[in-house]
Amino acid sequence: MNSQAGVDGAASISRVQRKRGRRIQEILTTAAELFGERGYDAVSLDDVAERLDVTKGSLYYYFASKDELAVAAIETLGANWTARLERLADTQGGSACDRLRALIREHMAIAVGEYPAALRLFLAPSTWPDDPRARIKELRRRHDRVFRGIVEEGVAAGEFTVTTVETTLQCMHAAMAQAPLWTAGLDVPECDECLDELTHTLMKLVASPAEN
Amino acid sequence: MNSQAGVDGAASISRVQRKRGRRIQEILTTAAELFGERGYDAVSLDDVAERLDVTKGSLYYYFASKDELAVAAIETLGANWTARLERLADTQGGSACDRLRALIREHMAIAVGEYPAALRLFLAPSTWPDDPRARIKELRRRHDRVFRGIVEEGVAAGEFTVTTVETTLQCMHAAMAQAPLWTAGLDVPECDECLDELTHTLMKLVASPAEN
Amino acid sequence: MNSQAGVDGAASISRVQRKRGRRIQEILTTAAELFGERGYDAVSLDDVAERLDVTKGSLYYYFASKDELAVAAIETLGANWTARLERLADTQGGSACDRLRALIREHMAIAVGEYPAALRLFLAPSTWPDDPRARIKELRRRHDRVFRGIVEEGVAAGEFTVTTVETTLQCMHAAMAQAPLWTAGLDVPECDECLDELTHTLMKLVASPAEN
Amino acid sequence: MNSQAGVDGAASISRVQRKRGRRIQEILTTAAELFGERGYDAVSLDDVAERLDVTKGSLYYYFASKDELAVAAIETLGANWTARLERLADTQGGSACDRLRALIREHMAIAVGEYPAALRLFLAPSTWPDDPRARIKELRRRHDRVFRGIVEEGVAAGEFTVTTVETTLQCMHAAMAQAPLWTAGLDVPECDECLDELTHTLMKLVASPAEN
DNA sequence: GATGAATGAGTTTTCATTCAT
DNA sequence: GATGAATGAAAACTCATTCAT
Repeated sequence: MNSQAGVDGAASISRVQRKRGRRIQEILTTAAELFGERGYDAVSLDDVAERLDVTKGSLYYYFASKDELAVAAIETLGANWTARLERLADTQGGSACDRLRALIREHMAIAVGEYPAALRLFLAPSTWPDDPRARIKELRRRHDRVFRGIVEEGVAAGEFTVTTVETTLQCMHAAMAQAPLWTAGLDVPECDECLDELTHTLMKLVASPAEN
Repeated sequence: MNSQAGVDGAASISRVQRKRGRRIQEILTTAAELFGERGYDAVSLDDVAERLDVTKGSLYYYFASKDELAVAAIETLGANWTARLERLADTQGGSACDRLRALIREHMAIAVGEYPAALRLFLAPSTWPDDPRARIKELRRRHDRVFRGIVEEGVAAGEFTVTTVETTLQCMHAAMAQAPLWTAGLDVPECDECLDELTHTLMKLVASPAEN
Repeated sequence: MNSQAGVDGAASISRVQRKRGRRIQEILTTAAELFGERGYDAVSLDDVAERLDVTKGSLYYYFASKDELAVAAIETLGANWTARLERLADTQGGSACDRLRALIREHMAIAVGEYPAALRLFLAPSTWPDDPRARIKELRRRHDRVFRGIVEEGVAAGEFTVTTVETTLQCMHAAMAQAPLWTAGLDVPECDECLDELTHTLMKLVASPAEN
Repeated sequence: MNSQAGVDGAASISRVQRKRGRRIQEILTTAAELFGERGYDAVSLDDVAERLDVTKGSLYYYFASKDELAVAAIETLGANWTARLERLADTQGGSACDRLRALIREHMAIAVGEYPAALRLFLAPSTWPDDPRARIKELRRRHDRVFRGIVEEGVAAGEFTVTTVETTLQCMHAAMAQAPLWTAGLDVPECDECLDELTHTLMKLVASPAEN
């Protein structure tokens, strides 16, 4: 019985904790959405609060400032995203070519399907305050590492021909970041086709040139 | 004396006009700079006024609102830019390949050298109010037309192989828009090399694939 | 067993009571400290709660409002303090001069040693809300009564020479209230010496003047 | 005529300047009044604005923050005050005793008559933010220097007997700072009498003791 | 008893805009 | 033409207070 009580205590603590965690996730998701849609400056905490149907004050219960909220939102969004890309890169077999194609496709699929607005995070980081900006850069670097690994491999294996790994990755990321804009308003099959075309186009960046 | 006075009057009016024009140009250049650096929201009219060393009130003498100033700034910047690209595309002979390469190179050179921050205008247009946003889109469309013309030509001539003209142009613009970010902080020769590499990389988007 | 239980119940109630009392004392001490350090406005209930390592909500379990907490804090602090001064004044024999000197010394010793910040309560009462302010005034009056008694006695006995009992007491209190500020940062012997000097200086307020 | 125009230009500039100066003085006076009456925390910029019959925004045209306004208010108030005390101390002849008495009387007269609420500046400085607090301390030090000079002189000349110059000055300032509180609500003759009594009482702090 | 969550009113601060001169 | 002054609406942030659990 005592031990039961102990378990009960622990359980209720963790239930509270879980509830808190869920609340925080709700807030972060909503915030990430809004920041993505309109950018940092154009989103007020009132906007975030209203979409969550709480008051501004409540947000300050969980986050000490707008910056902190933004950082946390970016962090969560990025953590999930990167993890999935890394898993994909690790588990997958096949040629560098197949793996890169899958990675590009997946990256855009996540962007378009789940974080339709996250591109703003990766573009124009200078409109963000210092702290969130630093997190965005870090996030970017982690995404980049996944792609860079495969590209370097492909080059080493003679599968890929690139001007420079650096510029190749830059162009690739720049284009992928815009995908959600280009697919905005399309229905699912159209969107899929668009992403396929984009993937195919981007693969040309590492293709070996024709002999003429 | 009268005629003299008349001439004087006309002369001084046109001198005044010219001075006014110069003043406006100064304002627009500075505004474009700032909007490019930080984005629409993060720039206050006080910022613009301070960098010009005039008062906020004076800006309202020339422009009726922040929006109007933004529109005008984008317009001027774009007019000059597009004109140069169009001239380049028109006057130039040679293969589609050579002409596209030159166009890409010139576009980035103008961006990096003369409007170091202006490409931010193209990146996340949804942070702009409706009116300036419309102008940005129009500007984009005009730039796009120049590139599209050559790409279509190259495809028709069998020089280029693309997945889709549309996606090819999208990827190209996305990457070119980031050039100023990537070259920031480089000295002139480094920057030139970087742009050459980028150009070379982007040309792969239209290259015919190797036979294997 | 029943009786045992009854005893237990009674015992545990009183144990609870005692615990409650102790809890309240902790809160009041901490609150008095903080209010003394920073004044009423600059102290938030979060500050109090944090220093006590409880939640704000808990404070409301014991006190209905910030005002009430402030009043109670002042009250407790004052009750003990006044009691000790009154006892000292009553039990002590000797000349009015000796007794006044001892009272001044003790008053400052309590202030400096036990309520290092509490004297700020007396300094600028108008920054406090009505209710706490009234208590502060009352507390002040009680302290004043103790001093006034001895001064009047000394004057009546011809031991003291004063311009006015009123102004003498005012100056005395004003100076004593600053003692904690002046001794802040001194070590014990230095502090003792400082208080001795202050006491000696203040005794001049009631001294008979030299004949010249 | 030309020279006249030149003068006109200069004149209108200085007229504008003077007007601006006067506006700032109005604001500072009002702010000093309010801060004195209620303390830093209890005064909102809305309060200041309302008493001046302008909007909050206007205050920010002249001062960058509440702190800056507070600092400026203290500064102006203090500059005038100190200057008058220093002039009094310098120009005046007579014994140290007469001069100290005059200084005490004048200090309190200024406090009571012109800055009825300034005492809050000198008491409990810890309720102020860092920057204003530093200015207050500096102001205090300047006042102290004037008094210290005369007291040291009087001691050197054998006119004064003190326990310690330091404690004597501390007690003196502590008491003088309270004068406005004690005289609050008195009419002019009563107030004068009260200040005379206070002055007389405070002079006892430097008096030579009776021989017994 | 105690806590975490939420609220709403109030405070500081920013800024596009207006206007008299 | 140009400026200084003023405004008002909105944003970020704070905090005493309430309440369900």
